[in-house]
Amino acid sequence: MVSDKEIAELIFPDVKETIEDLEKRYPERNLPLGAEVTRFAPSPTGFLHTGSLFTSLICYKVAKQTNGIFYVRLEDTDTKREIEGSGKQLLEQLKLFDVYPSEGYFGDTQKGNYAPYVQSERADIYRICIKHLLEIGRAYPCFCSQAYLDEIRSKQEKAKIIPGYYGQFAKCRFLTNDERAERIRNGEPFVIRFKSNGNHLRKIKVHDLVHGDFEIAQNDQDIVIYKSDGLPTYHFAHAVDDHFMRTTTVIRGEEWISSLPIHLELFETLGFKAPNYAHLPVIMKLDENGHKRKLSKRLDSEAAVSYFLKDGYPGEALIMYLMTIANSNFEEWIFANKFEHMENFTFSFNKMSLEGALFDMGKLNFFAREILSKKNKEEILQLAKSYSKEYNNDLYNLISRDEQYFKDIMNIEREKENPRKDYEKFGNLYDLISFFYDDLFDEILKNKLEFNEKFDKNLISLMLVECKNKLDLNQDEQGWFANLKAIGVEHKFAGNGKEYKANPEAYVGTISDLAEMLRITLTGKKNSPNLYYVMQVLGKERSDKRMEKVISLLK
RNA sequence: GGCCAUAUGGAGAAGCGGCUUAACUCAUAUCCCUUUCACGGAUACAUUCUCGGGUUCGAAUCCCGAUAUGGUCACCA
Repeated sequence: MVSDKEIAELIFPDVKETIEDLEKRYPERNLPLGAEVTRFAPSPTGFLHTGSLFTSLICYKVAKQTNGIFYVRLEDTDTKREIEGSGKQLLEQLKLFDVYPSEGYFGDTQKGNYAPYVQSERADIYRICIKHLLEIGRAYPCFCSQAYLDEIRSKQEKAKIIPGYYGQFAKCRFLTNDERAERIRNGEPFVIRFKSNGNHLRKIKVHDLVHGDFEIAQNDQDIVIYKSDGLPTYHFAHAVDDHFMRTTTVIRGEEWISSLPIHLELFETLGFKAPNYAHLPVIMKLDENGHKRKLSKRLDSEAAVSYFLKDGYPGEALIMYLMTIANSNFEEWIFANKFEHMENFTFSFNKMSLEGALFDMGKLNFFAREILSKKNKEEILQLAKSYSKEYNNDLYNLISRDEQYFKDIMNIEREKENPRKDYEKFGNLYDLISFFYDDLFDEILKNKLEFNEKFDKNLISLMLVECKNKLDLNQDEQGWFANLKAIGVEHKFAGNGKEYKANPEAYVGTISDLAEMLRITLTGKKNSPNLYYVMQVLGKERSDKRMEKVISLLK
């Protein structure tokens, strides 16, 4: 009779260490009372997902506000789906949002006493734990083929019973150790399954930091814990890693709730204390049919954090927006704090909504405008430079022509109590400010200018000549406007809308009409920032040239 | 389909048995300010909290049932 121990030895002859050795190697952390250890555990399968940023943000906050540790662990056990270099990129993007770990995997390096933080480098650890499970008879090798697995699945589906590898369907569970040993010696391929003692008719009580208490059926599936490629599955790696990395609170997406019974049983039979769990609601989006669905990286551009980076949103804006989803009281808080020092906000799990929020681009834009409006011209310059250098060459070259000029443009009505909120991102900045540059303005002039058709060309020309000759830029705004008004009145423009309405026959138009002529002439657009300041930035010479040019075009 | 979770306006939500003719924020609309836009200011926008029953003097809030939505059922995480 072959014993469990002998099976374990047969499968892992080279594994000499025990779980006790691991306990010594990775001792409990020496942290102050109440300090939480959280972790972000991404797979290197692509770009940083908006939902992952959300999870990381919360992990980061929880660790930070309890003087704990936030670390990153790379879950690269699915070698088929792995995308080269994406692990490193994930970390780079986290950094851009200031949601950065203090321990673990950093892309190029790893730092911390619980290393390695990359699962593919932890094979020896998993093997020790699995050997232990084999020894105590709570794991067994499974030789079932994919074909058999498919077959029982379809049978189960037909019979409308719970699908999976459990009970009578768990064929290899009933093999004798003698049979196991023989098949292993014969070189048959196998995986290792966890031998569950659960009964799915019985329920266990679980506690979740965001959902509170609820009941859920026990696990009775003999899940695979060790794949044929020698790497563990998520469930097993989760139990082992979060135990030996001494995670106190596992923060992850809600989609994991249903595998919680598996995890709890794993922790228990390994003799580990289970961590606290917080299952976060998932960020959703409305699809074409009006159904909610999880933000999908494949379908929704806003699902990838890189989308916001490419579009030039300030990182703070996304973080702020995500925080409003995380904690309903955050909005009130950030308004009270004038959009400053959001790092001082205290996050709490019980202020978290239980339903997945619909991603709201409009609200993101709102936060982005608020944030950019509060930056000074120097900060705007730096932000615009670092963005454009990476993503927008045309803008970068434009800024580089004359940084002072760029700052003057961006500073229009900025340094005041209620600054303009024209910009939410840098992605469309080029188009918004190109008219300030002569060569680009000439491009605009190639299109027909949209002057109001009720004024004939001669009148427009005349008014432009008048403005050119009589407008004095060396006055303050009030003086300048009085100046403009006087020119208008002289040529039968009403000084304001009321006068015009009272007696429309007496006037050719209003002062607004005059301002519009000037605005279109100088900017090519019907809308622009305050005309006085636009002219200040352009300067007299440039303004005069533009007027001359348009006058000649009108002939 | 089983199991789990969730359910307040266009969106995020507050509310936790009477203080609610349901707070606040975004969006939208209108008005005021005004040289356009943006800003700023004001107003409007759920007679009602998915639905149906019940408990109660009184329910968005408690109980029961239904419905809807989301998640999950892999050698993926």
